[in-house]
Amino acid sequence: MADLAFINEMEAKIPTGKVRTRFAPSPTGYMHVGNLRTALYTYLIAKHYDGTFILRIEDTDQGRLVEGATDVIYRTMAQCRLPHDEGPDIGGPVAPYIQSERKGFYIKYAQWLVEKGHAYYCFCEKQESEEDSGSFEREADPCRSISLEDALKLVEEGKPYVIRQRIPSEGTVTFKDEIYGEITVPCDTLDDQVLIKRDGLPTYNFANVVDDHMMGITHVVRGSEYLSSAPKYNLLYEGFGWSIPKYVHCPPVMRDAHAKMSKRHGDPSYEDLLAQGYLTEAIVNYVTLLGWSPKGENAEREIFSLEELGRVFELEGISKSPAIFDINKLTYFNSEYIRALEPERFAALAEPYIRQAVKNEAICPAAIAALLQQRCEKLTDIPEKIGFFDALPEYEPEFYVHKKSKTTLEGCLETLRTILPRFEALDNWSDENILKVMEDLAAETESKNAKIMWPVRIAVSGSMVTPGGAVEITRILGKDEALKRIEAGIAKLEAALA
RNA sequence: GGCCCGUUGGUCAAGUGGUCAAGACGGGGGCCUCUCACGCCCCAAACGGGAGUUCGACUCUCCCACGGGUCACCA
Repeated sequence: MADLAFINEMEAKIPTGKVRTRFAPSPTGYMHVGNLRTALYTYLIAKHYDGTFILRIEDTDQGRLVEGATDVIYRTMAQCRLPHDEGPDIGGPVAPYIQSERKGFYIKYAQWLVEKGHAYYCFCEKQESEEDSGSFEREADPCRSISLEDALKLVEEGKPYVIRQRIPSEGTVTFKDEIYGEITVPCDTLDDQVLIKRDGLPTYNFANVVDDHMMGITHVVRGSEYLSSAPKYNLLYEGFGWSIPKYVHCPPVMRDAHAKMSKRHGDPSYEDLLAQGYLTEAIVNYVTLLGWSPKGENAEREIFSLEELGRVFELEGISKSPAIFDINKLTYFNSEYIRALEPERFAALAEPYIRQAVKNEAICPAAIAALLQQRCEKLTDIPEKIGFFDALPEYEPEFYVHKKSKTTLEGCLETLRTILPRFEALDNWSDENILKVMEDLAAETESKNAKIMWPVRIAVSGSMVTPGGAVEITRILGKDEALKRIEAGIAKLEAALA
């Protein structure tokens, strides 16, 4: 007999009134981009309706437990600033929030459903996989017609069983999805899916329905791979006599036109992206826009903070078709976010990367960071840009010849020889003073600044392309080092002209 | 194979019967400039195909093609 007392007690606990959404990952130890996006949408829907966001861990798969996997989930949610209002770590009115701790619940609900006639005990042998048989033929399970009394007797005798959903053999089910609309399927294409497995544990589909109901979830957000099992959910809800939540099925995030992003294919997870120099805010912003777009006055905007997204996010903007993840566009978002950072914040983030390339303690990382902030798309492209600060690279005298700046070997030699003593004479090694020396020389020789700055920058950096110009580099290097490099430049030019 | 879903430039996308079919990334060109970057300007680039409905279809209907999902005692 079903434990109605328990069920009534649980029903009484279900919160009502507010929107409640839940992110329900299974702990695989890996937060892929599609998962992150689902978490985001789930969170944003809750925020948009001023609702409650719940974290539930779906760990019913004994075979797939991964050490430390739940930590990845907690960490990612925290880093992305998607705080949950209820969850395993903080509890809540419908605890527990870990499926393995809810084990005992499902069988009670399944028994109740059996009594209501929408499920039945099945004693058949486990069916060997009949995949690739080409055609799916539903045949009536003989256990379907065993009377409840007889079935209960067999159960009592200890005969192994599963509990299956009893799907009507005729008619259709119409299922409504918030983004795909109404979907009608014939019942005879649906099979009597297993609800409770031989080991007494629920299947994913059953646990989901029961948990979502018990937790008062109003919007079920999940991947579109579950769309085709959704009609069976309707039948389950109807069988229980429960009201059906809104379903929001999201199309997948693809790696290319044919495959979803996946660990298998080596596609980056959230943590991989961080390691590649991407900022959480940029990832969150980009991923949200991958499969969703704002309407109305915001239709042409792309940069949104998480707070703004909470206000602006609408279900209607979610796309029906899959979206291909474009690392290029993420990179664009990242550079936007990097440039918008407070300079101190950027300096702090950049410092470890700067120190990878510049070991010289005399050089201030923050000074280099200031040059870099407007010039890097990812934190990881910092080291390669600034090696010349650490040591003057080998370079060809030809670097001094630049058509646009109208420089020649002879001219550059002359410039460097003239400017060296003037730099030596400088007391205060500041941008303004360094610039003034060069501008004065340009004025005296009636040439453009470029003609003076080019050779100085080359001498001081040994590089054709540098972040920042002659002035900043000269200053950051410090007077001694800068003068040494200019002397080396003079020597190089003399040798080349000899 | 059955069932379900999808299909606007290379990518993300707006569009909801009448538009020269937005915008962004990427690409190309230019300007600015002490290199690079930033910024600004310009250019190329799309409605999968076929029938309908309509005075008029990217928008509605049907068929086809292609892509994806699902058909587990996995989630």
